[in-house]
Amino acid sequence: MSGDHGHGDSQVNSGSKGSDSHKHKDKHKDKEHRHKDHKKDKEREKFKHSNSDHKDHSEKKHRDKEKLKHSDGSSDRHREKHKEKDKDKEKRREEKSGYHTNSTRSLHLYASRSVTVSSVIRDTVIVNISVYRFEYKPKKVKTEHDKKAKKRKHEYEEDEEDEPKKKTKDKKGTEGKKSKKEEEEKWKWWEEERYTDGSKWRFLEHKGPVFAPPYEPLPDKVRFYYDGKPMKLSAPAEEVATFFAKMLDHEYTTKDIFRKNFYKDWRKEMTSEEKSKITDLNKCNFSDMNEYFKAQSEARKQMSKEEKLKIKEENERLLQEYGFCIMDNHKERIGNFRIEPPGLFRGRGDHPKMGMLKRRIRPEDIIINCSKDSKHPKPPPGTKWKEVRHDNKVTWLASWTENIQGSIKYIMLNPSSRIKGEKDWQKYETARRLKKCVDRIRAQYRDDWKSKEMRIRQRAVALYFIDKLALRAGNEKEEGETADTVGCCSLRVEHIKLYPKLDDQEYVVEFDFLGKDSIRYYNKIPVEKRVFKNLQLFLENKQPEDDLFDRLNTSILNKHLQELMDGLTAKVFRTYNASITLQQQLKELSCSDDSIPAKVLSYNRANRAVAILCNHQRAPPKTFEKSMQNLQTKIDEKQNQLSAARKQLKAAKADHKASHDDKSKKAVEVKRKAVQRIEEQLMKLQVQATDREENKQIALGTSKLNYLDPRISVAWCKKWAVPIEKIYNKTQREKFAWAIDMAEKDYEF
DNA sequence: CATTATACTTAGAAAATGGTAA
DNA sequence: TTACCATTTTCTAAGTATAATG
Repeated sequence: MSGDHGHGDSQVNSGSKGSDSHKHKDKHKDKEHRHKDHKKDKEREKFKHSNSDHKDHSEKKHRDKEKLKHSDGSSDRHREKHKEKDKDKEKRREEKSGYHTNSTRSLHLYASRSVTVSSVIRDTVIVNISVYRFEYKPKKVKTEHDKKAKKRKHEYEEDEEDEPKKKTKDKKGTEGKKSKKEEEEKWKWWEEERYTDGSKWRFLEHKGPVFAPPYEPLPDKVRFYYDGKPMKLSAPAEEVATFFAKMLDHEYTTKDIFRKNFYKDWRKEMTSEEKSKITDLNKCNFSDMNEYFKAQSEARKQMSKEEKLKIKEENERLLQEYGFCIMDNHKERIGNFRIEPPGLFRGRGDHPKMGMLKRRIRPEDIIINCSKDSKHPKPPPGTKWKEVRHDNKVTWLASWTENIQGSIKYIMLNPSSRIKGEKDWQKYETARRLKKCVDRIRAQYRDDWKSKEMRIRQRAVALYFIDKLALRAGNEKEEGETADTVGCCSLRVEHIKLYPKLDDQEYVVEFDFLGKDSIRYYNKIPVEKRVFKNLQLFLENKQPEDDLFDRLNTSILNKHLQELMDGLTAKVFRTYNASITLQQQLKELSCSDDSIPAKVLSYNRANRAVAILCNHQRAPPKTFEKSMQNLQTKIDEKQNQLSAARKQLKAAKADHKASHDDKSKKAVEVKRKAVQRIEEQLMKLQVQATDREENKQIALGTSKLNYLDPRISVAWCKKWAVPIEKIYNKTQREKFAWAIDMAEKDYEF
């Protein structure tokens, strides 16, 4: 079966779909209405036929019942109770041993497993570049966290040769030394016991967050003009005006909603005189302010080295003082120790609240979390914390409530910390457990497509989409509070189109909706007949703005999944399918004869396959075209160099033929080497160009960081003798230290 | 049951950094 | 040295999941 992933057509950040959100105003009402219609009709929901045959007439009967349901009675949605009552929320301890058992599996197992992620990249043409091959001497893979890392300076240097850019000698030197020194203190939390009582820590001490610097009024020469006349603003009004002025070049400031929201909140900061004077945003001229800020940032760039160094040192000091905490005897890096500064809210997509004022956070807004027996952080002089609590069932150090959505923001640890790492590891172990039972689960949902209960069919079809297409769960969202985006369970009728026949394919479903971050998901995919028929059924008597799965939500789905496997939720499918795809693609694409750059390209292509599956898109970089051109220029130059070098080689050979002396022989060798070197360089450039072109609209980072079991990558690096640095940068190596330390070359996901 | 609150993961854009070519 | 550019880091919005509440 092959489907068209169709991402070629897809549009990044398309806001076009959100524009009809007004249509959904009555959605909830409608839904409720529908519930009621269903209530007394539970029996009718059952199908008489067992449905082993799927003849049209049986579908027809079903439709008739549905019609009945839509016209009377009341709701039974969500009524079916899960009889199996809450199995104990026992923590899953067995996971810890997971990798030990698996790491002993041999390579042939790796090769014989058949993966059934049907949807995955069937048609993303991934061709290994076998053209580029040349000699490669196996080297020891380096890992900073390896015990032996200390002795490895020499190898380090060898490895660096692969990367044309990193040739500076002292960089190598310092990096080598640094990793030696730090490595001695590296704590292998993954070799320790975990808490089993639900507590996250025993001891927690930190210095509290760093607040945004206070507002500095503009110099008098920087003017704000209203209706063409200069006007001095009060400090609070001026501050908010600067937020807008700083964004003048951004498209946001041209959007009606943004301007409206900004203006409304700005007025709240104005004095009564200002309020009465300023009555129209269109008469406000911020361009002088805007230019001032541009000049400022220009000046910052032009600062002398010393000044820059001073700033850097100050930042370093702040980091040292506030950027770490002590958690259970270990110093751990904090992720975001700076409180978000005030500004204008930048929602993504068609966000109804864009432009609203994000207010300044004060100590009085902050809840501190730390252990009782720690030195509590001091609030800035003359201020107080909102609260100091000691809750070791949570991982955050500080929190505050944000004023746009009223949600809570947290200060938490860096991904390299034990507390994040353990959780990450556990996530992949859950996904690996899914691997063991995914066949069973798939069989079950296929079976459920035939269920006599509507809710079961919907659940089964939704799960099929989540599994096959790696869709997100799709929680309900409050209308009007956020951009209109959906996931699987919240898909609406308007988001899919059914084609009984399309070109030469049957039963094609076209998806077109905005997902998380208002990234468009567009895909045309053939599905099984039974799925198709079910979808037709779900669409009966519905308006475009009605829910496709009106008897399903994420809570119902996840409760069901929990019964199928401990710890199973919708998002586990994404993790599982992403990781298994990487593993499978790596196996398919890797070629031992390839050079390191070619291998890395293969890795990136496997990574890309996953990113496409998960629909991780990015706006093509503004400078993309130019940067491709630059690269092409380099390639052309290199080609010229090559032909020149070849000519020289030829000449040298001729010379040698004539003279047959030692000197000319040497010259030939020298030229031959030169040609070889240039060929390699050219190859590298070409690989780079290919990689970049393929990556134009695809973001690899998200999947690499959040979906791919790092042990797969580490194992691959070991197996093919690719230095881990080619795959993970420093930050990523810190985050995945546990995987780098524990995974061997035969690790299997 | 439905709704709301809470905690934590996942996400792309923008800013900062730092190496390299001019 | 500077300007440019790719890569890395930071930022914080936007999801998921589930517990608490009514």
